[in-house]
Amino acid sequence: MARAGLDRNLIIEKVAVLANDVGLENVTLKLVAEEFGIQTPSLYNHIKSLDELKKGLMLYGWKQLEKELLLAVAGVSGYDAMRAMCYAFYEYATTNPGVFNAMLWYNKFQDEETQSATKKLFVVLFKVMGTLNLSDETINHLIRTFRGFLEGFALLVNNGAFGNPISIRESFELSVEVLLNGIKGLEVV
Amino acid sequence: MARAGLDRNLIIEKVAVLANDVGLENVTLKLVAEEFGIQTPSLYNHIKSLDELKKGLMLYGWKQLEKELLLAVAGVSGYDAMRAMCYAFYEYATTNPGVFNAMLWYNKFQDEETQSATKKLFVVLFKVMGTLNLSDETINHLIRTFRGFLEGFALLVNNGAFGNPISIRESFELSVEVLLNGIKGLEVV
DNA sequence: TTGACAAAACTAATGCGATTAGTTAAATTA
DNA sequence: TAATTTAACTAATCGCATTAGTTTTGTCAA
Repeated sequence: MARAGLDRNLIIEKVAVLANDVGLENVTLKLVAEEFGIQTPSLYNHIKSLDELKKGLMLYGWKQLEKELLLAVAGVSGYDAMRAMCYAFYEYATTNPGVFNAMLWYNKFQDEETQSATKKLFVVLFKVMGTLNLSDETINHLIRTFRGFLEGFALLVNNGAFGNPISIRESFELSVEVLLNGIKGLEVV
Repeated sequence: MARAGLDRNLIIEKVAVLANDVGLENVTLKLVAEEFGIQTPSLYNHIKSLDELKKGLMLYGWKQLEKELLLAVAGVSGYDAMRAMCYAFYEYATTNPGVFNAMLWYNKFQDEETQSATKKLFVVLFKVMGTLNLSDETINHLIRTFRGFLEGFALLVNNGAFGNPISIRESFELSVEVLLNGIKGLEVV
């Protein structure tokens, strides 16, 4: 009955690993508890429920991704920065499929916690796109364009939904160029 | 104990309605059985499992969507046809959130049944894009671009993930134009 | 240093939905 | 009309989440 030195954060980190490993839908409290060598109900000293835990995983993911994106745009601007962000997103989403899944699933626009978690992300996005010659409203629309494409594409990749044998990487790169190219037509100049 | 005159198809149609209504994750066999006024285990005379039932829903959805898309491109060609398909997809996905959810989640490229269900869809897509001046390989990449964007955008809409008050419809329309515009730069001419 | 209190394990028990087993009634068909 | 198949039913099991109530471990103040 020695204490495991647990902590909500440690649990979430473990869940992240498990989710990436066995898939988010296969993460059970039983499995998590086993990983820590404790009994399932003991987890309730640190979390409210499985669902709340997965929501925590979502926030954890967005925070991590935010860091990656910030790193990606450091020292770059304009279209290069956009491209860099897209690639960083793709990289994160496909190497962390379980976490990304949680990010998608619990991606409802709801409480303050969720909002504040993604707020910084939007600020950065806005800043990067601000260097292009676009109206604020257009930028807001385009952020949605990219969210849609990036999240959708990564979801398809992670699900193994692309049967065609041609390179997925190339598809992604071409897609990004198509989007960036398409934006150029919107610039006010 | 009068028979309900059930049938796998009837069940799937009911599940489609329920999924759109209460959300795919809240569709239980118990609920389905109640809707038909029978006991839960009786469903097993028609289905293998809940999971298999949801997979059936996925196929049902792709078949329906295929019909919608075919309808949408009738009599149109080129970029107009692309646009029409995008709009039809958006319309279907957002008015049938539960079914669309099943389509997304079970969208793995796996058995023959799944493949054959979406094969026609690809043929149409290919045909439509074939009227543009693009290489076959490019077309294959672009199909992925659109799948990514369309599925991702619809998912975000259905999840209520867009917090910004600006019009979602406008965002979608602008996004489609951006994509179509971006493609123009790829044409061989 | 020790005793009280809070935190974090534990065991036992409940509940709910999926699924299986075995039974019976309704349709169909020979 | 009897035999067979199909589709209900009831009873029972299983797994996992969650709750209740108990015990142990740490921590901290006297």
